[in-house]
Amino acid sequence: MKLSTKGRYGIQAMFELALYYGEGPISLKTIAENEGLSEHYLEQLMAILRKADLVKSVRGAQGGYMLAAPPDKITVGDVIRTLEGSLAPADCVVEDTPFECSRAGGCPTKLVMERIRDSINKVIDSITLQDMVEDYRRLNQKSAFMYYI
Amino acid sequence: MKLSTKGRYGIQAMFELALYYGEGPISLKTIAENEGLSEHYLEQLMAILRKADLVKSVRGAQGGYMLAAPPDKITVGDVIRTLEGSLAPADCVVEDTPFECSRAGGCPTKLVMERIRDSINKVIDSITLQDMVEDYRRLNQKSAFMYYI
DNA sequence: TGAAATCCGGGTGATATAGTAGGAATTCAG
DNA sequence: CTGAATTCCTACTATATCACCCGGATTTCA
Repeated sequence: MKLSTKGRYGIQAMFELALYYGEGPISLKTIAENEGLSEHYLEQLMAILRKADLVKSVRGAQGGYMLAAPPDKITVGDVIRTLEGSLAPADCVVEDTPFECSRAGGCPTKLVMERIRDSINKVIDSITLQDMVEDYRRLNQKSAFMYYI
Repeated sequence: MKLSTKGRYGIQAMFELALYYGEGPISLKTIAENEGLSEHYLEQLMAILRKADLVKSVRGAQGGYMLAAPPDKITVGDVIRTLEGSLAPADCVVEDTPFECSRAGGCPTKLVMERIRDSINKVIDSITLQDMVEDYRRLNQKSAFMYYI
């Protein structure tokens, strides 16, 4: 039940873009260095996010990527689902195109899977990139304060 | 973020054992036929569940498996975690032995992962095998009723 | 005594993951 | 106007995991 690196790196990259929202395009080089990720691999993830209209790109020197909407309008769920597809724990409870098993009707395991799926969706849809930025500033503020003691 | 078949088949098998709890050992052949699973593969899963003291086995003819505790004392979480390990969506938030990344302290992505992990655990720890049996009987009763209309 | 089971270790083909490689196209700065 | 920076695009690949299967040893009941 691990998230693949697609989802995780995607969140990290989108968080970076949220941190610098409104300050022009940010290059993949910057993101990759800040988050310690492979630049080439990030490229592929950004292509997916761009096609899903979650980021905009600017080509050429001094180019880069920026969020396609304000950080409080993009949720972690938008990002993860774009990169990983449905977070349903089993094929029979994928939201739009479930793969029905033979006993789909009266299957108690399916009920379990639905409850897991729903709880994951509820969490990731409730967290925006803005929330992450605020968490980050709060965490950093706290550790800065610690140095004064 | 799919559950592997280990977790899913494990739940299905444990549900079967719960359904016949108190009626003596159930053979893998029966379980495999009822749930449409590979008998040989189930064998490996049951070995893991047996070592974790979730099931007891009886060898020889008329042997099989039975729950090691009443269905209301075994949760879906017990089964899934035994077969799949932690359900943490990233290594940095595995409960007992997290793999700390460099920025572990002030990482906003880690907070997201923790919230996903906790919501999954909350759901699976709240569902017992007994709950599944009751769901199953309710669902079956309903469809039997439907035929009368 | 033989059939029905569990137990056990190893093997295996297919698929997904997490990248790397190499270059084309675009755009800004000087 | 040239070169550096950067996105864009396609293809390739090593590794690991999954989801089993195989073959046989052992145990136990009828």
